[in-house]
Amino acid sequence: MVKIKDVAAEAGVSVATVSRALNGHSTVDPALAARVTAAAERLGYRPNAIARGLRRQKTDVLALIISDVSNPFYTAVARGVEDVAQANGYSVLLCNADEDAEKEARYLRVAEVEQVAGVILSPHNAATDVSRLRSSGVPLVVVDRPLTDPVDSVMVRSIDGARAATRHLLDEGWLRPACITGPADAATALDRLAGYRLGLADGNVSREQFVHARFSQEGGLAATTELLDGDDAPDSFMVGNAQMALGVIAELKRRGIRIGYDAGIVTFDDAPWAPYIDPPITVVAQPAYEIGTRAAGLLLDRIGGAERGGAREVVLSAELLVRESSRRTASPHH
Amino acid sequence: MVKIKDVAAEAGVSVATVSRALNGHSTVDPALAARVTAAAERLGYRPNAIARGLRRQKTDVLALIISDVSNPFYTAVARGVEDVAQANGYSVLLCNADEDAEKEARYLRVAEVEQVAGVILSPHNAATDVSRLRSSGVPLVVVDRPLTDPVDSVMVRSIDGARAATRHLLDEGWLRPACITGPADAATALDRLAGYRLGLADGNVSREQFVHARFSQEGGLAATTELLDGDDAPDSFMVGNAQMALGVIAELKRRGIRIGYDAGIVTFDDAPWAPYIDPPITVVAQPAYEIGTRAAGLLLDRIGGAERGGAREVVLSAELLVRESSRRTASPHH
DNA sequence: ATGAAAGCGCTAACAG
DNA sequence: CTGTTAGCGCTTTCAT
Repeated sequence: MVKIKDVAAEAGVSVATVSRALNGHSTVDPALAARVTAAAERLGYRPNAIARGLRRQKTDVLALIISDVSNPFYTAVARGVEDVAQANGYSVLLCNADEDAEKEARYLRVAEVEQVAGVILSPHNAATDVSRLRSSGVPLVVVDRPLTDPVDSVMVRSIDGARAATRHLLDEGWLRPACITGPADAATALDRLAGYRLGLADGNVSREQFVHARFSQEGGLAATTELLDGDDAPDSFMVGNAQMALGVIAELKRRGIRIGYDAGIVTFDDAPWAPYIDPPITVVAQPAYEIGTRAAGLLLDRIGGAERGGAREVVLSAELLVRESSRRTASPHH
Repeated sequence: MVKIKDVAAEAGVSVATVSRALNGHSTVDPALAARVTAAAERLGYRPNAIARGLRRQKTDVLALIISDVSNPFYTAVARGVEDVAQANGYSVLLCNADEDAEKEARYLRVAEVEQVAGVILSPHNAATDVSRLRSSGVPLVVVDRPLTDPVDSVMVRSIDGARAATRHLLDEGWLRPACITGPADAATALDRLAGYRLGLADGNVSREQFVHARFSQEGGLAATTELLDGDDAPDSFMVGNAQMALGVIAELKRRGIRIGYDAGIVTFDDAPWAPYIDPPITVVAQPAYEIGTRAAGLLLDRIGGAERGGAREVVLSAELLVRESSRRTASPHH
């Protein structure tokens, strides 16, 4: 390994000068700086990020801990984070907590011991313990799901989205919409349920019906089965996320229930496949990429030393994208 | 920050003993070890991974550089890597090269300067430069796509999969299968094309037709348009990956061409949505999760000091999963 | 079995 | 503007 000392020898200067030159500390004679750069180049020198991190007590990496890598929503968030991090000279360590509180805790610990410059987290639930991280002074911003602790966050107005989606179902003439949402301890799941209720109220319908399930295909499928096998089967569904929706669709198709004709569906998240399903799926699209860029912005800001002021919260809007799956007037597709 | 020195003071021993005790270096008196553990616990001590990394000249993190986070194939690989890494005490830094040679180079550099214990890479193309990494002695294993340099790898027999898929199309009675594959500089794209040709030969058909496109929805869509607008339009498609397939499907639907009736489709990768599209999509499923676990295994092995022997290569098989989209006998779905 | 002490490669005072 | 030097927190000889 070629180290700063070697470069110093090669360039005929001191290690301090090499460090300064390589870090662009203006106070270096241009001629010397050039000599140093050349020497470093010649030797194939690469600064040792570990040593630098130890000395500076911080690294140039951000940790992004997401709930589920296979959820397109989160990968879109990740893209947003990555793009702005990259642009500001940070790398991002992407961690997949996998909707598992234990894995999440482990990554939080890793973030702490690796002395990352900051972390962006979509908490498993509001009770996620970030106290250690905070007491270590690591800047944190949460996305998608809130924490009980006050902390910078970027959220989306899920409630409004769910409400609009439910109202839309009613407007299309569906009479018995049900809500399939996430686990009862997930704030987003609760928000979506709350929005569903509001939408029902808007349409003056008092019949409500919902089930909590895991945010996965299997969860959506099981919920659908449960609902359809009950004695007051719904005629339409407001679904909590795209993966669940896949399960709902699977079960509906299995039973020969024609979407957009016999049953209506609206789901959260505009997954890449949503427009190509037959019929195309109506969705509540969340601005995932922007969530990422905004979160990274907030974080960089804190890292840059914005101590003053309490927790900042940015709230983005979701948008209802009407396609065919929610139409009652759609011609049958099977 | 509470450091090892504080723990030493608290426990009334030397820092060396604390270090040894905390790292389980057997040569410590059990009683003392217990006292140290208790003290560390009481103080809320967390080892500083940076300092340890500097001293030991390596960290406990693995870098996994994938071509595209939004491709379900790679996220499945990531899961596999993560599971075995985790089980062995390593964290994994997931990096998204985004099919961009420059981003890939940047992450390779990051992996080097951060002194990761090893890297798993799906190279953008065979020319990807890993010489620096290798000369730094960082263990490397490549997945999915080969490198010209000899290096540990885990690949899948794409050719056989593509061949079987093409033959299957022919067997179903399709007469003019086309191949939509990835960029001409991607080995996987070439393999899939080669397999397609072999499949054609198996069926004694000489007419071949293929187009290279980006491994994305847009790529698939553009390729389909080009093919369909040509004067010898194909009646079926062997598609290079799931994201492209989404584009193909979109374009077919837009034109009112009924899949499984007017046209056949087989695509690489069993994306979660593939069975739920109407009609369900026939796929060549790659053992993505296993690719990840095997790659991590190879890597851990090297990290553990398996210097001897040249590059090891594990080759896995892909499996044709026949569903409806490739059937010619399927009843129309629209 | 335990402690003292020497660094790992780098940056940031502090001098000059 | 440049050089000398003291650590960052930890692991690991080398003594004891």
